[in-house]
Amino acid sequence: MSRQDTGIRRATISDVAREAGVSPSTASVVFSGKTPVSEATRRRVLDAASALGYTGPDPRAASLRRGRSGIVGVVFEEHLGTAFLDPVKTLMMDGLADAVTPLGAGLLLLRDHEPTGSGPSLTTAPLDAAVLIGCSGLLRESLQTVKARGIPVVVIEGDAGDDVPRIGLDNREAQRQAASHLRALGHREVAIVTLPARADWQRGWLHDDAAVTVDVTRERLAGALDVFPDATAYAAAGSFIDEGFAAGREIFADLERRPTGVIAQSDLLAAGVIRAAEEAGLRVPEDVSVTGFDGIVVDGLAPYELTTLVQPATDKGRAAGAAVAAMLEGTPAASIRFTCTFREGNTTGPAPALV
Amino acid sequence: MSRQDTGIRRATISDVAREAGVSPSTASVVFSGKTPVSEATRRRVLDAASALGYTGPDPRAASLRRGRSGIVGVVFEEHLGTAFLDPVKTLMMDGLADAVTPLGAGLLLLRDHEPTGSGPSLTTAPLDAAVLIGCSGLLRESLQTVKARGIPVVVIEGDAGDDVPRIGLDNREAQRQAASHLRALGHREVAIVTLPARADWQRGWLHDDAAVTVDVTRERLAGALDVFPDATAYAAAGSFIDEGFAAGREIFADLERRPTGVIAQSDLLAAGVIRAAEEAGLRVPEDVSVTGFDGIVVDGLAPYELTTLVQPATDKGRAAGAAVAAMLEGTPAASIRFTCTFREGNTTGPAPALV
DNA sequence: TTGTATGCGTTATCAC
DNA sequence: GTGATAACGCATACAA
Repeated sequence: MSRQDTGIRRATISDVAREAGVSPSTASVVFSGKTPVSEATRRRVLDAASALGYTGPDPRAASLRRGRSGIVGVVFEEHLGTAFLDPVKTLMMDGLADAVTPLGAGLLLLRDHEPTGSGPSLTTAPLDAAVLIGCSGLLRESLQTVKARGIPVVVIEGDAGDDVPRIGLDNREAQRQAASHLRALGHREVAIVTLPARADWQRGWLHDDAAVTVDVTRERLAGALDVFPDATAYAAAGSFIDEGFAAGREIFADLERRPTGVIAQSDLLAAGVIRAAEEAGLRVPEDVSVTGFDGIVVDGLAPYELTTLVQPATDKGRAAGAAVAAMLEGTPAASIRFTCTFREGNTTGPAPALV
Repeated sequence: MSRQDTGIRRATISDVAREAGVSPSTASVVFSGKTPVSEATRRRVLDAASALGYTGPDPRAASLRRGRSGIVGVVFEEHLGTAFLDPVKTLMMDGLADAVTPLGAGLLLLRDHEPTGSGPSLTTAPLDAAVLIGCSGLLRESLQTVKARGIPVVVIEGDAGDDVPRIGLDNREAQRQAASHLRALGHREVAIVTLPARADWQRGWLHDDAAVTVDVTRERLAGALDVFPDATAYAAAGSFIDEGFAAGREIFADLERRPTGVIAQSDLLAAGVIRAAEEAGLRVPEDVSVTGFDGIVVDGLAPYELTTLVQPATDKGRAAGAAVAAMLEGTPAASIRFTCTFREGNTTGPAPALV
């Protein structure tokens, strides 16, 4: 006996059909609308359904039969709360939600590295497709899992290699623009504040470029170094104002040897750097210029308007959704590389005379 | 023929069993671990599986059989991106994720008011339970849907009536504390900046208290009015710094008749009000005192530390998760009402002498 | 337009 | 410790 041991079994579509005096398939069709049904039977079925308290096909059974669950997994490499602290990720989620909703799909939040084995995770969740966000080495593993299951997968901001559609940004070129902007303004001594360099999220001076395993970080770093090969780089432990602040403090610790320009790899970091500059008694942009990356609205930063690179975050999410949609249709989805737009604000200016 | 018309069918557990020379049930048990299996057969099955590229039971079939999908729906009443802009919701999600993970469940993001009719949402998603967040009238509808489906449901910060467990806050009492604090400091002229008053998110002066349909807003408003019955109230269109700023501008528009204290219903709103005060040339707290609500960390607000009511946001999420867990076990879950803690910062001070 | 038959891939139950 | 059996609830191909 697998039927609910206590109480009444929930009505099934067969019950409804019997009650309505039609066959199960007819009743099914009434709910799915896949085939025309005479208005009369339609009514009978619907009435029977409400009489029995039947609220529609059981999604579990339907998805088994259809081979689709209507669920797209979104895999993060961090704690969910942390992920949503990032405005860019939030916007992407928005775009992604927009794009998968028409498919009749919802987003299932997943972490790649489930703590206890008990989690649902990639292996056990009924996914139609998966979107991997970020790209530290950890995701490789998730990627394997998903591919093994034969589930369509799209990667945002990360290199999944070869056969996996990828939604990315022209990080290097974009960052180079910001750097060139500084150089054109006469800056020669520049410091870089990077996003986390490695999966272990450590904060500190970056002495060895090879130590950078996170794709985005590496690409943007390369862009900055293209213009300022000798720039020093400090890796933050996350994209937060506070992290930028901490980095800024280090950078401005020795006022005698401070840089005249700071290239931050995110707007939040830039905001923190600006606050650190203020704390150190430096004016922005008179004494020090700061550039960001992302083009988000940083609350509480007024009257500053960051010189930054605006990335189409929402569009990235949408594109990922579109790619998922395509793959679900059987069409192979292409990788997309979005372009950032340079936007000059009031946080950069001519390099000050020699310090 | 329902089998994939083109290409090879994915291996099923029966295939694996056959290949391993055991019965399907035995193979199943190897994967579920529900029953002891001899090491020998275990190996055989696992080997057969990897030989066939079988990566584990199909979650769809498993969930049909088990009657559980391992998915908890989280229903928001707004755009996802908007929801996650709210630090409190983010923290709740964190707590919720924590609490459902041990259950082996994941969180499915859902919006109650799907734009196009095509959405999947509550009606078609394979949910084991649902958590409704927020509380405008819109959620009523979602609630009906879920209840009709017989799915356990928990509501956070909203009155679902009678039989639905509710995770809430002592909003009124808490807000009263902040108001009393202001009163004790000698304030008499006080303005209130509320969260959205109604589902339509309109901004503006609140002339009719009855117009407030959002539970949280109403409760906090009541708490403030308990102490300052004549206070004027301005409804923001969302919990953002910018909204608080806009409200603050209105409130401080006429400096002659400005209040000496402002009770904001969220920390972000309070932060905005403070900035508006600064813009108006008012010092906080010397000229005007401001209180917030939530107890979150507001980036960029330093050196201010809000006088506010600290709510246990993460715990709320956890409690919701626990309630879900209980209901899934068959145990009826009780409603919980958390208590806020008053925290005095440096944004409130004695009322200034008569203006 | 409606009905019939079949299987989607698992797993709970029980007997061995 | 292992195997046979029977659902789980539905949607589709096809015949009527």
